[in-house]
Amino acid sequence: MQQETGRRSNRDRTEATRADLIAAARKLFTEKSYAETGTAEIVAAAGVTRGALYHHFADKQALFAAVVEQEAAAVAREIDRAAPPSLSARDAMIAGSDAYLTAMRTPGRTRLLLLDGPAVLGRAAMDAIDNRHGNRSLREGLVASMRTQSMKRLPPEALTALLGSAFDRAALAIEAGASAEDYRAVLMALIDGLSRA
Amino acid sequence: MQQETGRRSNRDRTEATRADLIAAARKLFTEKSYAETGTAEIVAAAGVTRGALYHHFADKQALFAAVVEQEAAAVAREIDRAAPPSLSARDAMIAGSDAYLTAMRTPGRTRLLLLDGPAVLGRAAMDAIDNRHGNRSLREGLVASMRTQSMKRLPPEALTALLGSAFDRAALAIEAGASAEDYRAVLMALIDGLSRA
DNA sequence: AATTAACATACAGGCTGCATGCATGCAACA
DNA sequence: TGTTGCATGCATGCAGCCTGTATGTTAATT
Repeated sequence: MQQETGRRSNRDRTEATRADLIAAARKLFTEKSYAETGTAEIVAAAGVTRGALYHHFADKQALFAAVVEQEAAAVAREIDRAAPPSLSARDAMIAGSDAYLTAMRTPGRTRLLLLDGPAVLGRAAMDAIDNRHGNRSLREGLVASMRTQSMKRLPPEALTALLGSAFDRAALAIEAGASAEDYRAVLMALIDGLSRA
Repeated sequence: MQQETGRRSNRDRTEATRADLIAAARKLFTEKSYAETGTAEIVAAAGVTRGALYHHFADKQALFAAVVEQEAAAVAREIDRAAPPSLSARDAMIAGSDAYLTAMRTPGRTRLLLLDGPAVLGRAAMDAIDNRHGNRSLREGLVASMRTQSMKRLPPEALTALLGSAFDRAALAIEAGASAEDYRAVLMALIDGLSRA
């Protein structure tokens, strides 16, 4: 028989420690900011030492990247769940839009994905993350709409980036207390304006 | 007769020192980033000591705010110059759009105004700066267009913020090497889509 | 049994903000 | 107009924090 506490496989230990660190970091990075959060606080909240942090992550920035990646994946999952392929192109766009705005109301997400993310990791790294998770569904929806001739033909890359940034900005404004209806109305007007009437 | 070097009025000294500090900070904050630039480098480049910096600015962040404010004002001036009130609402919008994209090609501006600015000063503070300088002309142009019935009626606040963020994103993409024509085409399509055809 | 992984601890360097000290401009008054 | 007292502009030194790394130790893996 083996003791309860010790005697875990190395893989389990690694997985658990990494998860604890990411969870503690997410909490602190969102309560304050990346710059205002020290590694000492993070490891204290996670119940480990700074040695463990620097064993699993190259530096504080790499830990932050892991937090951002996880958060982007979570947002993308919520969107995919709300806008399944069974919907029409137009319905999927609307459902996905609302799902995105709802997902971004989860506290801390705007700071992680829209403020600190680009500044700490750089716009290029954030683009890579976005293309792996967030913007992917938006881009597919736009391409589908253009294919069915229901939307003007435009460069998909640019269209995705610009509409995506408008959604991001709406999420920020709504979190800051602006009228969600107003911003939703403008977003829909922008999308409708692209349709071939 | 008074010596060349010394014997300056206090006001002149203050003005000169502040300008030197802001110029040196601008250069370093854009070559690297806010976080990677130390106050020691800044004062060395400005030819003063850290004491002078902390005499004129509350902290490093306040110096950064001064740099950002100056840069936002410069961008706004370039736009106002390119889109005078003599132009029609639609022409002013197009001229102003191009002027903005051109202005943002000045090296370092995207980093100051779009990446580090929001992260370091916060979105609320950046909104305040934007409304004093950048977004003002855009908002006026949009309201004018709506008044002449040439554009759909939409909440001006939200419309300005969302179109503005699309412009910001276009500036970032173009600087990163994307096709300026593609992004310009999408921006114009978004604006055209809002017109009452 | 030997090696490697997963940590803990201690240390070095850098960086920010403040407190103190000094010199110069300035203003009021004789 | 000269001088006397105060405020302003700035330099220097110090204290505290924070990151990243090097070293040591225990437990798992082979």
